[in-house]
Amino acid sequence: MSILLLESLPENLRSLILTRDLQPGEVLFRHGDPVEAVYVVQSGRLRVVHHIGSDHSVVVLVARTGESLGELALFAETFTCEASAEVPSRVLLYPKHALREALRLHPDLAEDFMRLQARQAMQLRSRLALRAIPSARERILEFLQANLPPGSRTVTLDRLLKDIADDIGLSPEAFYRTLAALQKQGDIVRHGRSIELTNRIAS
Amino acid sequence: MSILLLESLPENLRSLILTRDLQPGEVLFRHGDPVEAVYVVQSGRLRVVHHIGSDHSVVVLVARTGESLGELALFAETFTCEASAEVPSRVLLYPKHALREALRLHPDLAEDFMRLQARQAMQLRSRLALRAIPSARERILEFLQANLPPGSRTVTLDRLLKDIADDIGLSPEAFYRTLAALQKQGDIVRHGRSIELTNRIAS
DNA sequence: CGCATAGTTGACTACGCTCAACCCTGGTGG
DNA sequence: CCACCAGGGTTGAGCGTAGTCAACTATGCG
Repeated sequence: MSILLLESLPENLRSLILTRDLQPGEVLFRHGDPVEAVYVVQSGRLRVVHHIGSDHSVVVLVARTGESLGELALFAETFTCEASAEVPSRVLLYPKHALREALRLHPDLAEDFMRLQARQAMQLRSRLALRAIPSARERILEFLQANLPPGSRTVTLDRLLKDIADDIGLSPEAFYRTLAALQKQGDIVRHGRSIELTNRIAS
Repeated sequence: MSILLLESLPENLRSLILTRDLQPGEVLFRHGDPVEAVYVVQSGRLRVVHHIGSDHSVVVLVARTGESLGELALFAETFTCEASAEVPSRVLLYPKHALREALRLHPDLAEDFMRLQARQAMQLRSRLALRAIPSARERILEFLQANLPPGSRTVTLDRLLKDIADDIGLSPEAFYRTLAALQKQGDIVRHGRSIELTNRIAS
């Protein structure tokens, strides 16, 4: 989550960290690539997708500034998913072997890492749970509520609507349509890229 | 995954491990319960479900003999999901604080635990990916292939069909129907509780 | 100014869900 | 030993809704 990992890092590891810049759409790693590093987003936004069958895929994670990706592959040989930039981005590279060594030597670091893994897994669960909601209407409301800043009733969408649609497993059309319907029914109010949930929807 | 955790355990922790027996349907922990332990299935089978909204839920994990559950909550205060037995089961209880202490002291143990977490996360991803397949037919085929023992073309279903349907996110009826259709089309052959994939479906 | 891509809306279709009836099995009790 | 019952499994009919295809508008960028 936080860039904590970096700050609490032993000196010798910190010096091994490289960076890489990516253009929108550029791929950081793809399925089958050998795992050489774990990544932290320094700026921008990456998405990790998992492919299945031959023509289906799911968004497994969206990593924003300060968040990490690829840690799941730390103990694997190759990646099983694909990561690409949604916007111009810069990532930090934590070399796999050095990181593993550091995890053995520094219990605090290891504990942070385990926390990180747990958080990631919880996010996966939330994603999975969201998909369990069949109705587009309910799923969108649940998504909006989940993304509400604490104490606020307004969520700001900083991504393309079609990317969000993809993210929550709806076709873009269904997403647009249902947003429009929610607006018309007075459940939400849209001003530009921010959406306000009316009190009728209070969780 | 494996009971590895137990065997490689320091003596003082091993002596703290209790067991608990559960009847089918009996709940091991539910949403909101304080986390006191992490569990390993010694015999039987448990399911972990995550609730969302007020009337939807997903199966997040099915833990069989030797597999663990609840590790994700090791660094949390309360459980965010619910675990119950599908069949008569016995679980081992690893006390939370003792386990965390042990993880700090034994790098090998910590590494095993991180591997375990990674494996769990990958399973979650696979679940998520499965849900991304909209067609019942394809989803079932994918599920069957994923559960094929290596080198074999036959998968044996040791659970109730309706539980499996629930697991993969289909209504029982849709599941039965589609199995029947696959049978009729010659894509699978059923003898009792085992299903053979015909060569036509070779991945 | 023009092109590419996002966003929006309409019409139609397909497929999974729901409800309902029914069979079949195993277990229990009289 | 049979009657009954409960729950899983199976099939049918009909409906609702999300996906698809398509047309069109809006927006940003060269």
